Amino acid sequence: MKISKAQAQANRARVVETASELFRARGFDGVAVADLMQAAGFTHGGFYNHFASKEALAAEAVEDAWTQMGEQRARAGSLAALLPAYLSRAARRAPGKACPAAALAGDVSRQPEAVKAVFADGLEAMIASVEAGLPADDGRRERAVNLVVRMVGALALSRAVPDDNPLAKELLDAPLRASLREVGEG
Amino acid sequence: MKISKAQAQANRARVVETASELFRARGFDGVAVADLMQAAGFTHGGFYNHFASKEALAAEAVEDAWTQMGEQRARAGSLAALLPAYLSRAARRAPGKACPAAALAGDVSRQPEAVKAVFADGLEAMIASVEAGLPADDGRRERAVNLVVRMVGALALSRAVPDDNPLAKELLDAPLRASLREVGEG
DNA sequence: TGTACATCAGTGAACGCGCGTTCACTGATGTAC
DNA sequence: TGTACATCAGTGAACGCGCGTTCACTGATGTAC
Repeated sequence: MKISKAQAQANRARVVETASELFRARGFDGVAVADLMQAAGFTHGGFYNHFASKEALAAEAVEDAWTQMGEQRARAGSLAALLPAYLSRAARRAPGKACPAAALAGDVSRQPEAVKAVFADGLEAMIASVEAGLPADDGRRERAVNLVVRMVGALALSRAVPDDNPLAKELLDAPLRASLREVGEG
Repeated sequence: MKISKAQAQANRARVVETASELFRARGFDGVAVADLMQAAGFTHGGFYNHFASKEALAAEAVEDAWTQMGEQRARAGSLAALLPAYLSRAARRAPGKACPAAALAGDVSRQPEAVKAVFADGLEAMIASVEAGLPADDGRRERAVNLVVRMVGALALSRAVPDDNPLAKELLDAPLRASLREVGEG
């Protein structure tokens, strides 16, 4: 049955949001189009009414994930408040709701240029946002880059080791302490 | 035809080494068993004479990649010599020959526990090795963890942005400068 | 040391399955008059 | 405003393909005597 234009647009957005979460949780190859559409509440056939291909969706999903990440930064308010949430056990456990960089950097590096471009835009926004949270001085941009690299690396590595390995905790805690030190003292 | 035991053992090792490189370059799902065997110089049917499954190979391949990484650390000699090679354009371009953590952290986080365990062992060895290269003091272990997190995060993120995006270079250069500063000044 | 036989690494066809994508169809929406 | 018709989002069966894995087979190796 046909659906109202507003409804169709909302449905499309729901598919993108679902993909954004599932891709982060399982990787691009870990999510079948049929799985995704079912998770969004549809049958799979309608997918191609909205997207040219699964690959085209990937770019939109990454963009959506970065938008969510930006909202999380805004909610946190300050860098000092963002850091403990970003490097938390909850973020480690729920990649689908956390940073797209930590979850998808490896996957994106093997995706087409279009996906990399969207990824880079979101990463640049995150760096700029972190920079804005640092006290102004000459090396602020470089410090922001290093801070983001540390946050992303820590979360990604922590997830790759077994839950019960002490490294899982250490890989979150040590970077968190170092980051808070840097933010607290400028 | 049957092959001598020594030859069979060498052939098996060749498959593992090939997998170690291909998995880093294309991800676990990006390498088909038939592709892998062909790249190693065999037909695909013999794969199961050596490995119980593709998944079982994954753990061995990760272990082999870490061994190679350890050899690279040994060749470099010092941390100050390792860093520019680790965070180089060459390493960015050739993930199959570089650090397994930077290439596979995301993939490993979605792999079975056995693969995560092997990954964690190699990562722990890398942290210990980096720690040994730092001047002894109270916070040395934590500084080593942060240094490794920064190295891995930088290389992984640099690969996920387009080649021609300034971030690709900045994500290697800023972490390299910060790391050298830390190593040089202890 | 020489011979007969069992072993088993490697071959390549075949299997079943899940995937991305296509397609004919449905029926409420949106539009032309 | 009411009516007749075209549109098109969503459905679900079907497609072709590539994948991991299995299997019967080959023939040099390794072993029993």
